[in-house]
Amino acid sequence: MSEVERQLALIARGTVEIIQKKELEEKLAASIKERRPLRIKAGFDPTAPDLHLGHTVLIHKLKHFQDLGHEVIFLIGDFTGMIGDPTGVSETRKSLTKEEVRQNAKTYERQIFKILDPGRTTLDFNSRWMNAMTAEQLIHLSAHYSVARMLERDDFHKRYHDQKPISIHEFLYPLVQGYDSVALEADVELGGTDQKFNLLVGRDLQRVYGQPPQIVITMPLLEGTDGVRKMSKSLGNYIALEDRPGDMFGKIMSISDTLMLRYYELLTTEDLNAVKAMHPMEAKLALAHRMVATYHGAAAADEARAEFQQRFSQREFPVESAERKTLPAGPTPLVAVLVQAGLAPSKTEARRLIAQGGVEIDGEKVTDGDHVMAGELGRDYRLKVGKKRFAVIRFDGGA
RNA sequence: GGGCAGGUACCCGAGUGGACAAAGGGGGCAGACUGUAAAUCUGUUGCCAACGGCUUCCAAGGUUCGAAUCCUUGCCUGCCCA
Repeated sequence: MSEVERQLALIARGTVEIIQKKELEEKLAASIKERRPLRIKAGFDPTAPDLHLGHTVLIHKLKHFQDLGHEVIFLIGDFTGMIGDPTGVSETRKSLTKEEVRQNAKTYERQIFKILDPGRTTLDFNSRWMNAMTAEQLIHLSAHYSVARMLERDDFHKRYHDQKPISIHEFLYPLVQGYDSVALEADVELGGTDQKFNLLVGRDLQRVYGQPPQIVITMPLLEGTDGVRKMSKSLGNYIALEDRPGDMFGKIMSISDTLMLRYYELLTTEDLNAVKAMHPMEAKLALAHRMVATYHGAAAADEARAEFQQRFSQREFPVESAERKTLPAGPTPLVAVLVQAGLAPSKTEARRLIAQGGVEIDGEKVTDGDHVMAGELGRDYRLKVGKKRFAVIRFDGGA
C-alpha cells in the first residue's frame, strides 16, 4: 500500500462525503513529496460554553490528520459566533455578545486537548482577520455571491418558502466562513453534513481569491440523547465533555440500544460486530465507562460506574452525590422542602409529583400532598424524587 | 410609502364575546413495564394559604355585567405593490 493510500484509508474512515477525492489524492501526494503538511481546518462556533460528544466526531477526524503529520487548525469562530450560524435552524439565532463569546472560547480551548495534541494544534480565531476587514472589503466579499445561490441552501429555502424571517446578516455567515478558508489558505476543511453548503462556499471563494480550492470532508451528525435529532446545544439533547462523570455516565446509559451502536461507530474504533455480540447493557456500561475515562480519567469512570450500579441496579440511595441542603428545624410542609431543596420548581409541581407517587422520604413513598415533615433537629432525611433526583436534608437550629 | 395576513402556554397550533387556565400534537415530568434503557401504556404539564382563590393569550388604553375573542394606538413578523 502506498503512503497516499494509507493516509487516504484513515482519512476516509467514517466520512459521508469527500469533495473531491481525486484532488485530495493529489494534495496528499504533493504533501508527501514536498514534505509539506496539509493545512486542515475545522471551525467551531462558541455559541455555548462547552463542547459535546457530537463535536468530537469532527475532532477525532482532526486527530487522524494530526496523526498523519498534517497541520490541524482549530478555528474558533468568535467573530461568526456573534452572527449566529443559521444552519439547520428554522429561525434566526440569537447573537452573542463579545464577552460571552470570549468566555465560551476559553472553555473550548481547555476541552479540545482531551483529544488533540496541544503541541501540534494551531488554535486560531476568525476575529483576527474579520475585525480588520473594512466595510468596503466586506461588501466586495458579498458581491461574490448572489441571493439566489444563498436561497439554494435548504434551510434558507425552507424559511423563505414558509414566510419565516431571514435576516441579511445570516447571509453573511456562509461568506465569512468561506472567507476563513481564504485567510487560512486551508487545504482541507472538515464539517458536519449540515455544513456542506458553507464548506462549498469556501471552495468558491478560494477560487475567487486565486487559491486552489480546499477539499471538503463531511462527517455524519451524531444523534443526541433523544436518538432522533442531531446532538445540539440548543436542543438540549447533548452530552457535554465537561458533564460531571456521574451525569455523563447516566446520560449514556439512558440512550437506546440503537443509538449506542451509533455512538460506538462514530466515537470509537471498536469493531461493531464484537459490540453487537455483547449483552446490550454490558456494551452500554463499557461505552459509558470509556467515555467518562476519556474526559475525566479512569478513576472517575470507575467511580461513576460503581455509583450508577448502586443507584439503579441495586436501587440504593447515592449518599455521596446527592444534593445537600440544610433547613431550619421544625415541622415543614414537604412541598416546601422539595422546592427549597431544588427537587421541584414550584409547590404545585411538588404536589403533583407526590400525587403521582414520585416522592420518597427515607425510602418510604409519600402520597399525601399535605404531608408535613417533622424536621427533627440534626437529623438527615433522604429525599428522592423520580428516579434521578436525590437530596439529603438536614434540619438545623436557627441561624 | 400603500395594501393584505398574522403575533395564543416550552414549541407547533385550535379557539373569534360568557361553558377558557384555554382543544389537539410534539416535548418535558411522574407511574407501570424493563436490562438502570428504548418502545409501549397510564397520568400529568400557570401559580397559591387549594373542592376555593390569583395572574395569563405581543404592549398600553377603551367598549361591555363579562374580552384570548370587539375597538384604538403602538411594537414585531410575513406576503404583494411602489
